[in-house]
Amino acid sequence: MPTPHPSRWRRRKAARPDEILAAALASFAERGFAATRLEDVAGRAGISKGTLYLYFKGKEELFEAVVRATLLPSIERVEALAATFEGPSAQLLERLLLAFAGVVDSRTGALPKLVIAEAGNFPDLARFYLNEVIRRGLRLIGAILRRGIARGEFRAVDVDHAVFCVVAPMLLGALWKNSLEAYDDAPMDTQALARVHLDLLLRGLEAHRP
Amino acid sequence: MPTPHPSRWRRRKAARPDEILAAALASFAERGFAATRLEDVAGRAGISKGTLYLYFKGKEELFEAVVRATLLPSIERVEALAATFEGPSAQLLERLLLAFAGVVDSRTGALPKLVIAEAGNFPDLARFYLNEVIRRGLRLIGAILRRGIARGEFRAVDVDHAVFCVVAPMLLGALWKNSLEAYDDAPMDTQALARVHLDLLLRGLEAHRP
DNA sequence: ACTAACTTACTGTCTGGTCAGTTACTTGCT
DNA sequence: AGCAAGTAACTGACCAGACAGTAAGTTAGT
Repeated sequence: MPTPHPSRWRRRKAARPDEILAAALASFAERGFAATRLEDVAGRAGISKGTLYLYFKGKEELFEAVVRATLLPSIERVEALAATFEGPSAQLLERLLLAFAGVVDSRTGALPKLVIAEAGNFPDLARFYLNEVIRRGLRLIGAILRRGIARGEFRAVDVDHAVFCVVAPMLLGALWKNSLEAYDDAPMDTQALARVHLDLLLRGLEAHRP
Repeated sequence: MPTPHPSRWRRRKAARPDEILAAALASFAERGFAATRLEDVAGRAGISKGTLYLYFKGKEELFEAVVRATLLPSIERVEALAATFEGPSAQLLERLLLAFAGVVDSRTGALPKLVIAEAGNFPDLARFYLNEVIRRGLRLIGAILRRGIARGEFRAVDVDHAVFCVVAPMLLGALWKNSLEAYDDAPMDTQALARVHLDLLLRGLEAHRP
């Protein structure tokens, strides 16, 4: 996106923060926290390094802001979906995983890699992510499984471990898309992966015995 | 391991490389490539920074050596297992995943996180890992699935995507163990996860229809 | 003319890499 | 066996480059 203006720069106080966050997410996701230079982030956002410091206190604050800002919309979207549903559990699980596949393909998909990679360097952020994302998400899926079991739709499985198996393929897809996919021949089809996973998973959970 | 010798240091040319590699793996795994300081690696290995340079050319070479050295034994172990087996496909899959669970719990389990995190900064390494580990592993599992389908043991599924679903839970376990597990209350039971996953997966693959 | 958004040139610190010097161990000579 | 003389493993102080953060100066907009 080239500047449509002939002048050297424009004052755009309102638009800057989001642009900086987007640039930072991209840089952090491809290089990691320590290896990204703030000058690159600034360049990507179409500003100079100094300007960046008008909007964020420093590198760490920027990093945390990126994670929080990118995360919140997705969390709410997924939880809203689950709260209002009342049909069969298999269908709920299907909707949830397809929505998750959508998240994987979006900007938000870069976060898991980022958090996993930097968990050792940012204990506070790691705990935040663990509590507000992982545990919340796993609890949500666990509740669906328990609901299905209680209703006689699913077999009685070890729910605490099964939730891991439910999210793993999509999560791995998110990591793949943001690391090794670039070196592979063809891009991964996240929706197709979700459907194959659902096919296997729902059969694996099915309660009917002949 | 404290030095049993009272003197300041000992000449131990033969033992150094492995000790340095072990120290480097630990540091890289918890901090990432850019954030680990060679002085820390040296300290962990019980030597000074200068000595490190007698054994490795620089930080990048050390990093690649860590990955290669940690990887090769595990690859061979898993492939040997698959090559000689001739029983039912479900049992082969079971053995393979339980072996994989063992790898996850070992030092090698730190590698996926490392490679995923640094893929953007080390294109050569990423391609090496993609070709020699990922593709090889997926091909192996794909072959088992196709074998099961051909023998009428498994349903006809989309093999290319299903292999992802087969490895995802264990791989995610490896990532978990090396990032967020430290902040969780209890350690994850990898073997239990593998068993639950196998239970779900094998039911999902089963060919019998009532 | 005024001000706030923005830039640019600068500083201090941190760390990868080097190298001159030190010390453990070995070898050969008596 | 004892003891230089030699050598290779190892150290630690140092240097150069890179980069986070700063602040004085410049320009767009009102």
